[in-house]
Amino acid sequence: MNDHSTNFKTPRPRVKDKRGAILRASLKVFAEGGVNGVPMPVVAEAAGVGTGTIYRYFESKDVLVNELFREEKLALSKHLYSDLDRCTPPREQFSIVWQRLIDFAREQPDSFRFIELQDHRPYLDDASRALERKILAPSLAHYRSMQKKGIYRRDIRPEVLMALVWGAYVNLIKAERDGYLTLTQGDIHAARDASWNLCTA
Amino acid sequence: MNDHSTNFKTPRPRVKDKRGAILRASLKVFAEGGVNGVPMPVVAEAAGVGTGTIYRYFESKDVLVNELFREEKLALSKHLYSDLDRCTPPREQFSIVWQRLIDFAREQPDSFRFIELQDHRPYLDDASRALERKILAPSLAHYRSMQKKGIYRRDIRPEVLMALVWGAYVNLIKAERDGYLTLTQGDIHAARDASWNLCTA
Amino acid sequence: MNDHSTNFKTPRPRVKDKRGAILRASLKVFAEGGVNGVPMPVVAEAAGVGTGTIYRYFESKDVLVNELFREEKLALSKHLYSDLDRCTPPREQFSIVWQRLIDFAREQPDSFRFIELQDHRPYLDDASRALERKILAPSLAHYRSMQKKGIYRRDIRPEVLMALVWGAYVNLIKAERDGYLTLTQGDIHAARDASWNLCTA
Amino acid sequence: MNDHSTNFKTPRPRVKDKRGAILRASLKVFAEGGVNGVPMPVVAEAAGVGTGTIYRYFESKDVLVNELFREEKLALSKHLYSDLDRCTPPREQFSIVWQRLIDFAREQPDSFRFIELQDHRPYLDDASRALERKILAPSLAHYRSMQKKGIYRRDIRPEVLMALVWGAYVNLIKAERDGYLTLTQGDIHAARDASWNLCTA
DNA sequence: GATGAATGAGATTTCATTCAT
DNA sequence: TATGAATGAAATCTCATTCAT
Repeated sequence: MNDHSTNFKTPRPRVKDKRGAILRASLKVFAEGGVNGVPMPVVAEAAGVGTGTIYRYFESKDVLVNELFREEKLALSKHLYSDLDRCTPPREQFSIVWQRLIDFAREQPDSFRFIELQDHRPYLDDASRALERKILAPSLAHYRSMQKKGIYRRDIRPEVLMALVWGAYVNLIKAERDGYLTLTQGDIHAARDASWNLCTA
Repeated sequence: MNDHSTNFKTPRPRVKDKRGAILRASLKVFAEGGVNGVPMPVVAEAAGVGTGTIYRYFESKDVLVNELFREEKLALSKHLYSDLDRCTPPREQFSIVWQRLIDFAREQPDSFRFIELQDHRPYLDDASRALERKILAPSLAHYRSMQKKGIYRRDIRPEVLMALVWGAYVNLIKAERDGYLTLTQGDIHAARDASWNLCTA
Repeated sequence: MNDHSTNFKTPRPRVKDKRGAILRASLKVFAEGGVNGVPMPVVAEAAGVGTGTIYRYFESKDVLVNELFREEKLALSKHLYSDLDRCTPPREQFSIVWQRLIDFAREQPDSFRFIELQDHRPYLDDASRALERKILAPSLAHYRSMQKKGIYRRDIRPEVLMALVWGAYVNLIKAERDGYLTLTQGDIHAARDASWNLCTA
Repeated sequence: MNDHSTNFKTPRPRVKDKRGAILRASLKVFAEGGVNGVPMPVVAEAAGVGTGTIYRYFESKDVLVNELFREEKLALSKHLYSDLDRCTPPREQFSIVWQRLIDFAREQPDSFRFIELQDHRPYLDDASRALERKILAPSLAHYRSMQKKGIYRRDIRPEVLMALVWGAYVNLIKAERDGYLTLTQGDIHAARDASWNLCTA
């Protein structure tokens, strides 16, 4: 190969934050192919690093999946609840969070998809499961307080109400993603109002 | 190793309907371990057949998963909609279907779990996806007709409404299964009423 | 490849006792290249089986190495001590065992080499170490009884004496194997006599 | 991960003689874990240098192992034979060397262990093997001269005798190291005397 | 037809070595 | 010169599928 051969591998683009690059790439390829469907060399290539490099930052595929899961859960949590003005009227506040949910699914479709993957459940460790619960807590408190204030219906436990609303949202997004429907802004508002009625009627 | 003579495996119980046995066993082990997490020999053992036998009835693991998916989807559909009296008052009809949903999740937890696995999505073929849609159609028609009759709210497309209700139900069951809550009959009725309000308020 | 290509892999020779074939092949290749120096596919090829087949018989490389170690230790022990006539005069008995040692090294050079490999020490599990000790026990008893009878010198503990004799033997064989000398039958007899003097003088 | 600033590694102690440090560290970690069991970054850390630095002093792991082997062999040789008074009576001289052997094993256990590792045999190059022989030569000459003087038995070739004595010694030490016995000073003297009888009886 | 031992492609993970800093 | 993060070839091990019995 001392000739002017064109048999080059395209050189890997330089990356600085490898850990971040690996997480971002993992999110993308796992969201698309599922955790089990994507071999590590594919993650590596997507991240623009060597296969071995992944193992400098994450002990194993399991650990990678768990750390990714926690990062994305936290990011979602922040996205939804940061800078919420406690004084905003309830219905408006509901609208804001609902819109943030929609925005999240639109802007971070991989994150949404990865979080909702069931595929990684067997991988999840105690820390990840603990985080899931921890993130739920403030949300639950919110439902409870809204019930106390007489705004949300009181004939239903807050855990149950929350599960219903979250499930409705998640499935709405999945339905669109899986091609069962295409959401207009009108649909989104209608869904929001219906969900509000779920909580209050 | 001169004790081979006494080293019996418990003999496998004779099975007549091997295809059925394989499907039932698959449902069970896939529900528990995920499609990717369960090797074919494990399926075979659970079914009480030889590994090779599975391949006489199903061309590949993919095909098995797809056929199983379709069988379970059909079973669910039948369970929900068979013998529904069109004359029953709407609210009561809603109650009946809701209770059937709950019963299904309780009586066929493996089926519920398997159907909701995301794990198999990459496996699903066109036939399976087509069936999914086909099964949705009557349900969708029902929503539409209820809107026409002025019983369900008309400010929302029936596809969207259906996605919301189905999502709420599925997540309620998942929340219980994953240990986030334990459903009393009171919870179930309350959830049903809230869902009714989602449709009608 | 629908032409008369000669690009055949030579078909693998049929083997019946795969477990045995794997052990025999392992012994050979490990003796030659060291446990760490030989990848599993090479073991597989030497055994005339597929790589995966090894894992049907041995849980891991570790387990394979340990089982091999124990089998060879036992074989050596049997070779040395079976059918020893307790009534043979001591010196003659010593001669017989010494000759058996030599024969073992000559006839089973791979076994000798493998057993004396240090390379596998980090692999050895408790069962293997326990077996080592167990095999030593009757030998030790022999030394002790010879001391009691006043045949072997009594100014030295039997464990120590045994260690010296065994070491002398092993190193004699190693020296030949590593090309430091070539043993004539005369050398062997002389070494035997010197070792006898080690025990008795 | 915003706490990087406090995430210090304890700074590596400055080292001047890096080559020596690498050799000393190699000896230690190889003796413990075997040549194959210890990755280069572990050697580097033990030496207090960067991984890459090793490759400035040693072309490859092979070369490192060989140089280390030769250094240790030479050190052993010096330890055993330096300042030996040719006029000391034979038996006393034997005692002195024997004691030096014991001292070496006691004071430089890593060196002893490393030299006796079989693990590195496949690594050894011609230079190392040549050195082994060269070091043996004076020892061999000694045996020969003792035979000529009629002190050592003449019915055995000096190479063979030497192999026996060295093997007896090495195995004595190994037996202790591997926990088969604990050597008292009495044991050591008895072993010495038995070895003397091996040579002279 | 039924079996399950056998297979080998492919997955995860390790580590000797390099090279930008 | 010294470094250690990065690399990818190679090791161990898994599992969907086949095929001799």
